[in-house]
Amino acid sequence: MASIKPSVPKGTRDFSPAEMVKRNYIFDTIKSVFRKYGYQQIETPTMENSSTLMGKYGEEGDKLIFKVLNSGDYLAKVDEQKLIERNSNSVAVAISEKALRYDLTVPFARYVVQHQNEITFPFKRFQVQPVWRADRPQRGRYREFYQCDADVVGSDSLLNEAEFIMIYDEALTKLGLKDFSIKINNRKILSGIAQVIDKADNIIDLTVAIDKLDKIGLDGVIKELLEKGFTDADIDKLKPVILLEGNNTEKLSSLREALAQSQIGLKGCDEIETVFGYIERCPLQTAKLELDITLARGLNYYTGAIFEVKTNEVNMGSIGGGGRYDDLTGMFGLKGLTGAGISFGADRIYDVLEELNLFPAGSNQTTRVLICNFDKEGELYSLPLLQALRRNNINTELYPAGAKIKKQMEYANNKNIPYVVVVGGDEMQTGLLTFKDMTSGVQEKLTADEIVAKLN
RNA sequence: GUAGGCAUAGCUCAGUUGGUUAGAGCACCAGAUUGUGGUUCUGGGGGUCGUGGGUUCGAGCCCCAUUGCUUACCCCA
Repeated sequence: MASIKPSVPKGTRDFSPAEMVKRNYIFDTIKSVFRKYGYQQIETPTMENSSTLMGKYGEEGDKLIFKVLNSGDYLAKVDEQKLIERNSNSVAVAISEKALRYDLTVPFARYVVQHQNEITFPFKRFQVQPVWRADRPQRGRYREFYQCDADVVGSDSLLNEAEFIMIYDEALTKLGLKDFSIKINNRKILSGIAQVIDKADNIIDLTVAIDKLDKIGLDGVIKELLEKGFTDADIDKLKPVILLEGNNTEKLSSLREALAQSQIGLKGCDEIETVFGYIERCPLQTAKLELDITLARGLNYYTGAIFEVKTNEVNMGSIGGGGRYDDLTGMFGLKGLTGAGISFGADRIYDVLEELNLFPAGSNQTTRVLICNFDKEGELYSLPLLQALRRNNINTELYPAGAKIKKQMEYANNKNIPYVVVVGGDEMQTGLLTFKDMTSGVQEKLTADEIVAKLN
């Protein structure tokens, strides 16, 4: 049989031990903060029914969902006519009824509706699982990546929004970031802006365009707006809003002026102000909280606050985002349940920590002691020490008998094991084992008890 | 879906106007050291130059096709 070249699918990656240590450090840090704020972990299946996912992410989104082929002779059941037509979409529906999850939010909405009678509201859940997108991979964009989500459903209090800001601040501070911004906006403000220029129907075109401000500049935004049918008069009205300056308070008061004619816009300002009020009483450790009305992400289901987190230390897209959605569960038949949530981009945070050298030193040592020996006799002799060390919660390995001592030392070295115990003929006779500190290279003779005591 | 770039050892990459037997660093293996890693020295294994065709006396290098990877746009977070 011809051997195949080993490789993984495009946009997916292996994670080796050294990387897993670092990834777990990120996950554990984020999870511990989620727990501290009262969020409980759930998991949902890798696969959902296609009907759960399809149509929830827009037309583009549907194309990016990985579909899972039915089992068995799936073609036999397909309508003959569909096969003849060779229409991929209609055949796909017929031969695939399951799909890989595309995000954690929609499965969560499905979960909430399905388990509504077991859940105590407000329900605060977190979820750390991979998601899949059949996207074209590029920098910072993978086909399989992890999301770390925290969401609360069944509470419209703006305290939740404030707590999300605190969670971002606390988790990213813990991870060692020194300079990052949490940008906040409110969908109601965006609606208000659209209303003021009498373009409520074009709110999507409007926000998509101004979202690109820092990417394509004011001229680019104007050009795009003109292409989308906005007039010069509209743009003159928009300009001062887009180019808001000053601190958050100043921006808010200018906004209130600009949105004076829009009730919904003023409501958005009120909400932001309330959130700022909460944060004033619980000052942030590191994060800069900025009102940024060009922030328009995930427009399809956000209805209130919108968040985005960016590091200012390295050039990287956003490392987190979220917002409030008033009718997430509506599509599964449970109306009137409001929710809000945030997500950490673990893969991007990894890249940031790597670039800034912020992973804790020594995090890649797993085993603390390696016991080396020469033969079966030494192996048997070592077992009580092995067990004693492990009983004391010291990660210990016994190298299987039969290898050269050099080989065993290399193993310890490559695995970053800080201590080695050598058990040979002399040691077994005297009961004094050779104990070596691999960092300094210093060796001493100690009894088994002394070794346990020393490492404890 | 649109456009560009790249493809040479396990990894990162050199390779001159097209010219003998395609190189380096790292990694790996062995020895110096038959009970000692990391450091040092010596030696060694490893390549259909992505694949298929073409031009040429001669192709890693030029041309065409194809596959894979990658970057940007659209989109998405």
